[in-house]
Amino acid sequence: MPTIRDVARQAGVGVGTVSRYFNGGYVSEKNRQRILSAIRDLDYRLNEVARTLSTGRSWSIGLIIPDLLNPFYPILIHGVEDVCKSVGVAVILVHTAEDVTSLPRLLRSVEQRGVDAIVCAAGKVDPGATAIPLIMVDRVGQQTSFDAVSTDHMEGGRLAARYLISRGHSRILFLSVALENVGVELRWQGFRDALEEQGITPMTVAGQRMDFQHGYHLARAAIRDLRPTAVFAANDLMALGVIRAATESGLRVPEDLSVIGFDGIDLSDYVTPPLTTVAQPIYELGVHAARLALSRAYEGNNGPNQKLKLPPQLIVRGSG
Amino acid sequence: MPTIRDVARQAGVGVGTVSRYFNGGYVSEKNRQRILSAIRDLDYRLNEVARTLSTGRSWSIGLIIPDLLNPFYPILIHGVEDVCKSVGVAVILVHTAEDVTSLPRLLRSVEQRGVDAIVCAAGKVDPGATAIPLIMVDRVGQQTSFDAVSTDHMEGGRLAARYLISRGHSRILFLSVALENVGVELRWQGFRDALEEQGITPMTVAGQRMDFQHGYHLARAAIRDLRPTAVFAANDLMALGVIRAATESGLRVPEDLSVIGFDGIDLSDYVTPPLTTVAQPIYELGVHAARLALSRAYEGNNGPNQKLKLPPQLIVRGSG
DNA sequence: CTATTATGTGGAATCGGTTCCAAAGAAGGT
DNA sequence: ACCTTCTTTGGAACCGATTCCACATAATAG
Repeated sequence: MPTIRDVARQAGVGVGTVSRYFNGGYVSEKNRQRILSAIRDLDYRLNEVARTLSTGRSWSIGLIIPDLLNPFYPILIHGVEDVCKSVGVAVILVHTAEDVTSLPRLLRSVEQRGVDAIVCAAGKVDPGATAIPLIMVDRVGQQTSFDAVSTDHMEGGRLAARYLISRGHSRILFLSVALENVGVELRWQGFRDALEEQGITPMTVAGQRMDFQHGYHLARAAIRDLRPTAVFAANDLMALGVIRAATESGLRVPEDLSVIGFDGIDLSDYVTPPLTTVAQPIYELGVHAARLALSRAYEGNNGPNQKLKLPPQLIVRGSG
Repeated sequence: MPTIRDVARQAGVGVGTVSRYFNGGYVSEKNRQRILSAIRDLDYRLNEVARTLSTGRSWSIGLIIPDLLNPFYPILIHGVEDVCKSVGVAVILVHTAEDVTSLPRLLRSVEQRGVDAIVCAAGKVDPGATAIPLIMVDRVGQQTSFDAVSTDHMEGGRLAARYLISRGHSRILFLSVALENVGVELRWQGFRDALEEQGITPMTVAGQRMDFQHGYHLARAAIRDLRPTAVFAANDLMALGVIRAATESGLRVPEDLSVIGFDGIDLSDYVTPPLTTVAQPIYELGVHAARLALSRAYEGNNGPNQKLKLPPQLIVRGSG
């Protein structure tokens, strides 16, 4: 691999001149040409690792994702990527596979690898976990020590509750998860409060994960034991499991059982009946988180921590 | 940020000794203790960027993915990640969003950032595109210049064909894509050949992308114009679109129209009716590609290029 | 008791960039 | 002719690690 010194020698100029050629600065037209052809001759490429070491900037940010198998996250990633791509910043994706214990280690490791900021969608983090800007997205608690971008989960819960009330339901079940998940807790709070205002006390059961299988098994048991007329699932994946369980139990959706999900992943529109759901502005979540990260990392923005809360939207389709 | 020299000073030893502390080498027990407490005092962390520059190894590999929104890829990613995580190698994910023109640029850029090998699932690449090991996965053509891991797509096509024949179909439609996609071409080849052996000539239509929407619109038109009794879609996402189109056209699946997909993503089991599909060993594809990458990058493996072809499997569910 | 080997150490040189500084030529103003 | 200012240049020093070399001491063998 040729180095910048090889290029300088080949072009008959100093290394400083070659560096200025790349980074902007005074270079005469004559030398510009000679450097260009030296680069061609040697098939030279800048070593970004050395550049990062030398400048302290890598023009890349880290993105921590808890669960790739939930289509929610690929959309979020898309939002982050589009923003970063437009300004030439690379996104380094790190996947925790929902393993909370590894999170501090992962944060450190990605920071050590030289990213300029981190966007974390994987949940709670200790204040001061990193020395570089850290933006929390989606799973955002009360912590004031970070920038945070999230959907208004509580409002989302209310939306779901009001809708089910308007359809005359009163035996209502919330399908939850036993893991610590701020978003789900807030949804539940908004949902429950809105129902109780109308004198309805919702039932609830919780599983270990928020996927199809857990939704399915939880719903199977609950349909048998609790006989709800409506189910609000903590996310779309679980709601899909509920539909399957209902169908297998001989219930028609939505005639015998209304099912409503949360997230608004594409997938929820692909099934029969298509899923009624409280949609998060997933892509926008990513966009705003990325913008914040870039402004913290590159625009010297060090104002007070920002909290963005985006509104959810009820999408009525066939299932509820 | 403290450096290794700060640690050395604080501990009263030379930098060489601190480096040996981290990398293994002779360090006396006494100095080990002093270095450890110096690290604690200073909250020191190794700078991986400097280490990479100095050693020429980053203990990370790049993974190029064409489309995150297709659940196929998150599973593949999972396979790669699990293998890499088990040996402490980081995976740097890069997303092309199906933009073939940017591929050469992206490959260069990720190589410049110092990864030790690249696994590419995004399709055709020029020989000699990189100076580091490059493993192609999934979309693998005839090129002999790279290691390659893929499903036996042609056999998958045959599997689909034989199944549809065994169910007595003869008006059979293949839903394809107009983009260059080796996997799809091979599926089609196997499918068509197996049908023609039985004197059946399949019909085919192609769209611009392999997603739900294109599957849906293509199928809507084809159902009206071509009146097939069975559809083999180039992937599961498109097959889901076909089911929707069939339902909306008043056709029952599978009674009036058999639908069969390709890939075997989880999602295909979540819909009603669950999708009959030719499943790829997606996770294993990732595992084998990652193993190859690691062995090329770190075990000095520079034998001849390896071609792995894994068998697909027909999964009969409700739709076909 | 000496030769050999294993253990342990500090620091200079290196990886491949950027940046700063001193110096010099060209252009423009008076 | 002289003083500024702008443009242009080469190269040393630096970013923060690793690695190698020269050297010192302890342990073991003959």
